Amino acid sequence: MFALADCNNFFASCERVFRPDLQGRPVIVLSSNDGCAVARSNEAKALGIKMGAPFFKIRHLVEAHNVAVFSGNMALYGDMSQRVRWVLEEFAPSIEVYSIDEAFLDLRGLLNVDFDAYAKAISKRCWQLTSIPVSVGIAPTKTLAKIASKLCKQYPKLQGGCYMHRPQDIEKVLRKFPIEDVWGIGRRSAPKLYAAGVRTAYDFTLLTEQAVRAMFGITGVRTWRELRGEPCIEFEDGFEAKQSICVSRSFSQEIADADVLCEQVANFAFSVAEKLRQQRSVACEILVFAYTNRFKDNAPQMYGNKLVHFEQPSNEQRAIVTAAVEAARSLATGGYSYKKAGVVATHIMPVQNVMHSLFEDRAANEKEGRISTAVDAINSAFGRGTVKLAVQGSGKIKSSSEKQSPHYTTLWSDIPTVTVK
DNA sequence: TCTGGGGTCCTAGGACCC
DNA sequence: TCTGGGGTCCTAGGACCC
Repeated sequence: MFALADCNNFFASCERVFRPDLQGRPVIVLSSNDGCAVARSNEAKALGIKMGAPFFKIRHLVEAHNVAVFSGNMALYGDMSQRVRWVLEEFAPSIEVYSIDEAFLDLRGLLNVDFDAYAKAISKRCWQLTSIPVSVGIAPTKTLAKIASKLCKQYPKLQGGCYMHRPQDIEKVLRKFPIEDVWGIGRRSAPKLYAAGVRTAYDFTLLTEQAVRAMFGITGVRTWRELRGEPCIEFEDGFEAKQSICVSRSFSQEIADADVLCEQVANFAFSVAEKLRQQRSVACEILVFAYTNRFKDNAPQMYGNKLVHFEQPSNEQRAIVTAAVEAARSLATGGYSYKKAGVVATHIMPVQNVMHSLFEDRAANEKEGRISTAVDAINSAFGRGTVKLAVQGSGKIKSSSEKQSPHYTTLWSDIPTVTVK
């Protein structure tokens, strides 16, 4: 058996942990620049606020129904996520962290367990220790476990835990489960399925394997098998180094000035380098891109991008930031106003796999490495941005996030200034 | 006025190998 | 006159996830 533990309305629930007065009141959390609603409490969902709805389009609902609105506070959500994971680790020999608010538990090898009670116990324990409501589904495959956890949200009577294993019970659930809500069936596939007369997950299981294969390829077949109770999506525990690392942002105002754009891109590149070092990887290439505002029909549109290949794969901020800034400067020459930009590191490999050049200056590279290590240590102890490169600027252009809650659990990052001599 | 930020996997086609 | 048969690797684009 596999369990899926899914935190309900995660970001909104995190805000409520430290604001118990918000129980029962609609709560939403906004994306960067306070652009869209990316999390909604049940009360907010009931008001008809959709996932991803632009804030300016729902402002009337917010005002009419006294909705509590928060800017995203990723420091808080990341920390709460870790606390939930610590609880989950008590319940299974290994867990797979699937996203910030979801984890699979590998229950294979647990014998003589009442899994229904087990699911409810996991949920209860998470609530006791973190005050985050968690839905736990247990089933023979990961796809079915996802469905079981969704049932918990629909039926409070399940008390946060649902064990689904008998074929007749699974069939009963699948007959009522909309096909577009199945894990792995996306928006693009739903119309094709409707055309084939498939409305529910159960209808889908009745198709032949050949038909599924022809319509959706091997990934579709895997979902089809999983729904029929045959596990075929691997359980992936342990740490996997990312194959690409992207840092990008929309700007609160459009940027036409090359120096300002370069400053922003320098900050993105610095973060990319930090993330590379965290997973002990280097990148052979970075892609720098900048978009104009795609919602402005009357302005010329541009998707500028520049790929930079490194002679020597790197994870050091000076090399990566320098290359990124140079690329950004070339993008800024077209006279466009940019709304969004980013830096993507690709062709990533472990540090120890790097082939060194005969002609490189090893001593200089090692010194650079020591600088990076020291910068990481200082920024980790005193908060992001304590030490940075001059080209990153003083942060005059800020993303707007006026309604952010305090960093309740990671207060070091609220320390205003630290002078390091 | 105002519209998020990350990732993964699969597939088809081309380049290239012997 | 007659021009094989099997591979691998890489890339771009699309679909999916949260």
